[in-house]
Amino acid sequence: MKDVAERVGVSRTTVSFVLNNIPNSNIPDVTRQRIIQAARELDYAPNAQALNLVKGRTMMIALVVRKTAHQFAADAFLTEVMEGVMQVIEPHHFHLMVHAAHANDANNTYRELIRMRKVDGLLISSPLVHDAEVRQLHAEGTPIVLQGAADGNDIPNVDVDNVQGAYAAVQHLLELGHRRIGHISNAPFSYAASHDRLRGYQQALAEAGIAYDDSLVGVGNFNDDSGYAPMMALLDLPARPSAVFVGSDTVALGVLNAIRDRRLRVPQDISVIGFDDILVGKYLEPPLTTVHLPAVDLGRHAGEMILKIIQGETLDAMSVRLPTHLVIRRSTAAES
Amino acid sequence: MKDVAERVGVSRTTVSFVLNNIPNSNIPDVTRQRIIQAARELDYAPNAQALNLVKGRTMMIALVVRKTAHQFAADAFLTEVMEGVMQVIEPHHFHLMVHAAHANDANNTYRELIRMRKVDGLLISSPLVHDAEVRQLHAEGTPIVLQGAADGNDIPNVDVDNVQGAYAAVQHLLELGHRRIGHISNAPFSYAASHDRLRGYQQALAEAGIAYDDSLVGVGNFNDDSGYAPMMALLDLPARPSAVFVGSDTVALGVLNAIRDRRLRVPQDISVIGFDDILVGKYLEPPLTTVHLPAVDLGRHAGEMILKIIQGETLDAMSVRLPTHLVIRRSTAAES
DNA sequence: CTGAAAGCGCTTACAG
DNA sequence: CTGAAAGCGCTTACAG
Repeated sequence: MKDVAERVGVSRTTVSFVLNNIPNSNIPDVTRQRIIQAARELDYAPNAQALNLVKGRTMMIALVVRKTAHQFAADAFLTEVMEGVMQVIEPHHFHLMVHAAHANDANNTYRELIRMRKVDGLLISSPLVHDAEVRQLHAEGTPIVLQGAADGNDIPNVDVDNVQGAYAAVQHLLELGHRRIGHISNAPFSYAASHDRLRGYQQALAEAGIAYDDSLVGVGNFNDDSGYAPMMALLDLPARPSAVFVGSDTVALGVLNAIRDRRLRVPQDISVIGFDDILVGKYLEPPLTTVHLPAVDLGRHAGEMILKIIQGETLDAMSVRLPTHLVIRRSTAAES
Repeated sequence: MKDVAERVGVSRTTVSFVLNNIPNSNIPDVTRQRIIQAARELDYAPNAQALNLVKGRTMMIALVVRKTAHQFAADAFLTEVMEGVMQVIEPHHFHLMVHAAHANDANNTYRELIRMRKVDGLLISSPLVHDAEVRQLHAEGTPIVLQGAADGNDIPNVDVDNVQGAYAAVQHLLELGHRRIGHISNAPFSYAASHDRLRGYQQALAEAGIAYDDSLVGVGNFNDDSGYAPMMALLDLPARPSAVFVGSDTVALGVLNAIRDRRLRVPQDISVIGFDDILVGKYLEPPLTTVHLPAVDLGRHAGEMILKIIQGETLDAMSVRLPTHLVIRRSTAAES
């Protein structure tokens, strides 16, 4: 910038004014043109770090993913969420940082991101139901949006309507005549999504007048293998369920394996419905019935919200719930 | 920092010295302790933007992904690569920015990242075989590592050994007795990986004394649907192949669909081998034989290389090729 | 219309 | 042993 000022023979102030198009700066068109010309010739680009320092912002938003390395790598939707976030923030000249804060992260590495002013805001993926650290950060005024709901709605959050999605899944099973319906969660119930999907399951059963039975519920843990053991447990029950609602398609993979290993057929012997609608669901045999999760939209909404918060605008709603819809394929059938 | 200096009654210089543990600064332990104490009490954290400005670096590395939004979202390995990169850069206090530079991106948005000093280096994913822009950036001294090889090895790059992987896949088919072997690429041949996998295919055929036949080769385009049409074309041939090597498991999904729609059986009527070893491969029916791609390792190596380049160290090798290995499942069988 | 000056929050020779 | 001062590359009142 000093270079272009010298080249044109004006002060850096003037250069700053024309390059930033400051209104009311009353710079004659000739000077203006000469400056623009010189900037082009010198291939001038403003130094973002200097700008950030003076403006007191970073133009960065962190997507913090609270999972173990393995879970992180296996997350089929992360790229979709990222894509959605980028679609909305990049036009506003914000960039996306990805940060893996592993669940047992005692050092609160994402708090450092804020303290050291490396980012302007936090998008937190898959928060636990109760998360003191996040709550604290929010109380301190940190721009935060939760992707995946926490309990309570005092922190801005966006998620699919997990209760409703699970409800619809179980409803589908009920309509097919199933009465004995198992559930295997996508993750421990300390995770908000798992918690809510369980509630949807319970709600549908309750409305159908079916008593909730603890022994019909198993706990998955994000990855494909984690569905195997809990499904085996269900199959070992004296009266095994005729259908099972699995809280994640990925976990359903292990569930299907367990069923196959027991030489049972889907859907003839047991109906299976998943959640998420991963890409390959339709290529499974049989193609998996599931609940579609609009991941790109989730990212887009989260991006819009964090942008508003950072820019000091007020949010239309603290809590955004995106609709899911049932994708009926061939892993579910009428109870026989 | 000013606050802690005032609180202790020393200059900011002194504070800076002790907080940064500058050697030979000869600060008495008492002062040192008082400063550390004050910093803790005031919850002091250095402002990264100011640091960056004075140090002339950003502590950010961009992963630029050159794909369309849809391809980006469907990339099963991106999270694994990211995980690997983060594993190695975060201990060095670098962070990962993700940037989607869509293939038709005329504005060279990733060049801006460097010009404006938003990042210290670029990790470029899936580069085209010839990429003038990347070449230019490298010539200008920008730290760059290609993940997915470009032609020539003058730009640091890390990739799996695509030629070897494809060769092994086709070799497997040849050993099963197949002579008429088709190939459907993972992407247009302007992409380095596709180009190399084609070469491995050709090489294996050549060594087996089988003439290369253009009509047996189709072009995929990253996503699952893209395998369908080219496979249909192969099946419509007067003499259809008895086996097909597909350059990507995701593309193989469409290929399998085409085969199913023609009422042919895998592997009895036609053997299929993929590439990548996506999570769900083993859950397909039949489980997909494929070539395993060590994605986390890829990210780890790329991270190590870019770190060295940024820190001015010399690279052990300009070009790193990670081994793949065959994962034999049940989609391939002896030619009948 | 345009520039000198202060300031953003740090580091780092240099001087004492 | 410690501090005053310059500097990183910008912006922005303020003065003329």
